[in-house]
Order: sequence, then structure tokens, then C-alpha cells
Amino acid sequence: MQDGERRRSVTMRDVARQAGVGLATVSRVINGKPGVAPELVRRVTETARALGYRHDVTASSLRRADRRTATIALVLEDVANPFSSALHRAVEDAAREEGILVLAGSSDELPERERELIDAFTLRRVDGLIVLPTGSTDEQLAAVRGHGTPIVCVDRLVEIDRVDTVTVDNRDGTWSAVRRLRALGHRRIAFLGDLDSIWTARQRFAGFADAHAEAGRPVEERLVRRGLRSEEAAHAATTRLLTGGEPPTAVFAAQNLLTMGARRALQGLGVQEEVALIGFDDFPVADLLTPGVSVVAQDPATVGRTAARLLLSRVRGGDDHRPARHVVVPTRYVARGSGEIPPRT
Amino acid sequence: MQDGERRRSVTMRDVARQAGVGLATVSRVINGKPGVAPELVRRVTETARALGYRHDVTASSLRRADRRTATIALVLEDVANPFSSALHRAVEDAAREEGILVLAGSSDELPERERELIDAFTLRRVDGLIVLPTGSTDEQLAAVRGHGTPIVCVDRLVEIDRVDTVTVDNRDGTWSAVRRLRALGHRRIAFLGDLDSIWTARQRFAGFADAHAEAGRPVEERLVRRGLRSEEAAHAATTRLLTGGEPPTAVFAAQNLLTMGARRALQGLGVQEEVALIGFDDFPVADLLTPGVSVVAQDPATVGRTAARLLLSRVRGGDDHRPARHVVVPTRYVARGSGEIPPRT
DNA sequence: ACGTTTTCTGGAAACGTTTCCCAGAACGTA
DNA sequence: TACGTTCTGGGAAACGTTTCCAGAAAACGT
Repeated sequence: MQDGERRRSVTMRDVARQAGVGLATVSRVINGKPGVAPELVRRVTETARALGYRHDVTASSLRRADRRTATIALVLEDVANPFSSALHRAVEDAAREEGILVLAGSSDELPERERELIDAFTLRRVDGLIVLPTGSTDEQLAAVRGHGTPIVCVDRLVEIDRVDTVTVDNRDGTWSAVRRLRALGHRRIAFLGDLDSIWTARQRFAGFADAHAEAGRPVEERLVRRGLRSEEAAHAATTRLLTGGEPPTAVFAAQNLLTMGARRALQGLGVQEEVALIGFDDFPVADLLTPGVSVVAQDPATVGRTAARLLLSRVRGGDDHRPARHVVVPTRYVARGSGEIPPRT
Repeated sequence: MQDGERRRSVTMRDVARQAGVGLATVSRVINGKPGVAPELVRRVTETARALGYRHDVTASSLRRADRRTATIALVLEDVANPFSSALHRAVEDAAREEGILVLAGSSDELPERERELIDAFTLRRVDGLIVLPTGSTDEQLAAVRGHGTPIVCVDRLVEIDRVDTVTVDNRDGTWSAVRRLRALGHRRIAFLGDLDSIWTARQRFAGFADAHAEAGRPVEERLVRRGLRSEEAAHAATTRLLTGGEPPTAVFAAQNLLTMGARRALQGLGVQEEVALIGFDDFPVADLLTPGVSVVAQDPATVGRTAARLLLSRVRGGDDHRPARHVVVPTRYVARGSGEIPPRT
């Protein structure tokens, strides 16, 4: 049907022949290497354009000394999650400045899937990897790193030789938020947390515990719900807590989906003005709810940008020998009302 | 510092030598091609594992007859936009089933950037392209398509030979929403729209006009604000409209960010219970606002899944000759309160 | 038992590029 | 003029793989 489709695409050899120069010269011109007479440069450039030559990055990286593919990969929990996608965007922007493209994939918090993704990416010879690690793939990451591929882990701390990390100050952020609740007089504070296998979930709970310890009060285990994986789970757990005996006067939700679930439960019971709520991680239009939802905000863009910078500096080479660097990005408490509700006497 | 890092990675040749077979045989075994004695298969498989052989997808695709790289690319407006990222996720899931990876990039609605992305992707020999097109790159897309790379355009209709599209029923969705407002008695309905260069923006406005035409009423141009590019712009425009003379009794916001901006303006003036609001495209926790924000919901997952299926079937070959197919995904009106407010008489 | 087909195997060419290396030209110096 | 040095350009090898081809061995039919 279409005629021209099956014709071989034009190659450097074609350009060389047409321009009456050697293959090596074309390569030099295309790569902007010095030591070619201006006249030849002009001729080659022109012929290339005339023939519609397109440089084949794949073939090029095969022989190239540094074997760079100008591609990095991003392993996220879910590319559609607001935190992940904001991070993705920041990474993309930093990469673009150097003409680098980004492959992205979602692990869904499954170590198996994470492993597959890392595998698929490295088989394609990506220049570097930014990973939001499930925590069960340290050996694999170490092996990949050992083979030479630079890696930066984001959001969760891991200790692997020459693997940088960029994390958020989870413990401190949580601690100071819960402290505010205590200062308002809250004594029965519920905690909703994600899977315990997740580093951030543990850190946030630790911050929660810190705030209690500081006041010389033990954490009330009956108000703690960990291992919640969805908005629905948070909704159910919150409803249960509030309709039981001695209900909490405040709720701390340690993840954005959980915050939404908790809030939905509060509104379901019509007590959003009476029970305090603070969430970890901001979400869209949290300020438009009544009352607005107070949160411990993270800055995914900064996390992403920092991670990309660390990675790209290693990719560029030169400082890839340096030991791991661990950057911690601070959080910011955003008061919008729901965290400022005093206990109902 | 690290010792093993610079050693050449193990290649098929190494496996062949070690297993005492020919290079061709190793290739056959690795690719699971038939016609190799079971004993040899075992031996090769084993040596490969023992040596830690890793298949190089890049080198492989270079010589391979179909030149497939098992990679597709996704050009979005912004990977961090909720609609885009939901679509991204759906595409990823469909691709994963076939072991295909996804490159993603953000055009920010800039034709120039879109062109660069398409260029960078095709230079890397991706097997196919899913594009949310700005609308100014049809010739380029046609050229790429002409060279053999399958393309599917999403969200916006384009007419290019053998380029499938998956769009949403923008015009109809808008029409029926505005119709509801009219049925409630609204006569002064404002329209907030995105850049006029965007196909969906034009379609939605057309639906808005349809609903007026149907009632034999002309569109009141003074209530129409097009070319709004951000939440802030929508906020400002809405505030202006409502504080002017003969303010609208209802607002239709034709894009998710614009809806948020409009609602923020309404709350700023304290009239969210008095002025009706309907948005096009859903957003997180729209149901938790008081009143809830009624929207014309799209289904980005279906759009993405459909697009991926269309693309992959062409990538697999076999039906790549078939003419373009244009799928339209329906919208769904979600009543949450804000669209059910009657005019304030 | 013999010829013919089929199955299996490995050497070599090819994919499109970069890099190595050497030949000539151009230039400067004695 | 003869000679070293620097510069420019091209042929060929290499990257790691797949595919072509031809030869050897095994299976088959008569």
C-alpha cells in the first residue's frame, strides 16, 4: 500500500558516498568533533539534510566508548500518584537540559515488579536509575551499581555503596505536627499508617511515637492503625475508631490517600469540624475543603530535581567514585484549619 | 576504587566459548528459537546463568529483522497532570503485558517541545508513539508515520493517514451539562476555556454553543473567557465576572485546573452555594468540597488502554496497513451539588 | 543399502555507528 | 632542498547481536 515504507533508511554510508567523503568524516561532522575542514563540514551537513539523514542513537551507543544511551530510568510506586508524578516531572526537566530522556515504570510497591523493571531498564543500557525502592531489592541494586550504572534512591533511605539518596524529613515533620495537636490539648490521637515494610511509614510512626515520648505518654496502641493500603481502608478504619468507645479527638494520617480516606470518614459522620485532622503529604484543593485540611507538605519537585542532579553528575562521570551522599529535604507544616481544631472538651 | 567495574560485561561470545558451541546456537537458545537439541539448550542456559550473561537489547535490536526495541514513547502535555498521568498508567499496564517499556515526556503544549520529543524518541527507534498532540505537528507526525512508526493520537482528533485516535466525547458532554443548567433556569452562564489552539477546548466551546443554539439563544460573548492557561487565570477571570454588572448565575469550566480556579474564586467571594459550577474533567476529592463539585467526568484509563491496544496491534504488525480508526470514549455527568444550584432569581 | 530430505550446527556477514591507525598533504625549519 | 612535525581524511576493525548459508549428521522412503 504505502510505497516508501520498506526502503532502508538513509545511513551514514549513504551520506558519505553522496558527499564524496569517508565514513569517518561524516561521523566526525555529525558528532561535531574538531579537525574537519570547514568546507567538508558544510558539504556533509548539507548532504545529510538533503538526504534526510537521521542519526541512529541506538547504533551509535553500541560502539561509543562511554556506551551512553542518553536515557535514564525512573522506578516509581505509581506514575499516576500525585507525589510520584510531580517527582517524575522534576526529573524530566532536569534531564531535558542535558538532552536525556526518561523511561518510567510503576512498581505498585511489589518487590517482584520492581525487580522486573530494574532488569528491563538495565538490559536497555540506561545511563542511570532513579528508584523509589520497595526496600526488598537492595542486593539487586547493589549488583547493578557494582556493574557501573549510577543509581539514586528517592523518598526512602537505603544504605548501598555509592548509591545516593534523597529523602524527606518524615520523622521530624510528623513529630512537630503531632506536637501541635498535643499543644492544643489533644490526648487521644489516632495514627493511620501505610505498610510497615515502607521506610517512610516507619519513620512517620517513629515521629508520632517521639511526640508521645517527649510528653512522657505511651502511644495508645488501640488508636494506631498501620498497614493501610488504600483510601477505602483508611475510611473504614477511621469510621471504626470514631464510632467506638473513647474515640480519638484528633487523627494523624501518614499518607495522602489515607488523609483523603480519613476526611471522607469524618464528613460521613459529620464531625469534620470537631475532630482534628492532619495529613502527611499535600494534595490538590486540600485548601478548598471546609475546614481546609492541614498537612505536613513535602516538596516532590525539590526531591526530584535533587535526585536528578546527583544522578546526572555521576552519569557525566568524573565524580562517580565519590561515596554516597544522603540529602534530606525539609517538610513544611501548612495550617488550614483541620489541624487547629481543639479537642471537644 | 571498585575493581570489577571496568571489566567488559559477558557477551554471547563468552557464553559460546565456555559452553563449547557456536555463537549462532547461543543466540537461538537465548531467543527461544526452535531447532536446538535439548541437551545443548540446557548447556547454554546453564553457562549463561553461571557466567551472569545479560542480553543486550540495544545490540540485539540493531541487527534484528523487525528492528523492534520493545519500547514505546508517550508524549503528554505534562506527566504530572492528573489526566495525563492516569493515561500514562493505563498505557504502561497494557505495554507491560507484552514486555514493552514506556518513555514519557511533557510538551507543555509547546509545539516546539513536542517536535523535539518526537524527534528524540524516533531517533531512539521506539516501536510506536502515543501522542497527545498540540495540533501543530501534523506534518511531522505524518512523516514519522510514513517512515513506518505506528502512531496513535489521544485526547485530540487529528486526520493523518493510518494514525488512529482515541478521543472523548467533549462536545456532547459539554452540551448535556450546559443543557442541565438551562433546565434549572440559568440564563447567564459563563464559559471558561483553555487555549483556542487546543482541539478539546474548541469542541467544548462548540458544545456550549450548541446548548444555547438549541434554546434559540445566542452565546453571550461577555461571559466567555477563552485562552485561560492556569488555575490563577481562571480564578482572576471568575472573580472579575462575578463582581461585574449582570454577573453569571452559573459557570462552566472546561478543564480541570480551570474548575479548581473557578471554585477558589467562588469561595473567595463566599458564593459557592449560590452560583452553580460544572467542570469538565474530574479531580481528586471534588466530592469532599461543600457543595461537591459536579463534573463531566472523562475516563483517562479507558482512553489510555484503548490507545495502547490500537498501537500495540499495529506494532505487532499484521494489521498496520489498515486505515485509521477513530475511537470516541463517552463522558459521564457526576452530580455532586454545585451543578444543581438553581439561579438566585 | 542407497539416495533424498530434514534437522541441527557453526562460521561469517551484516546492522549503523565510533574509533583506531596510518597515509598524505601542508607547513616550518635547518 | 631535505627533513621532521602537525594536521586532515579515509579504510577497516570493532561494538554485541541476528541472520544467512552451507555443511554434517540424522531420519526417512523405497
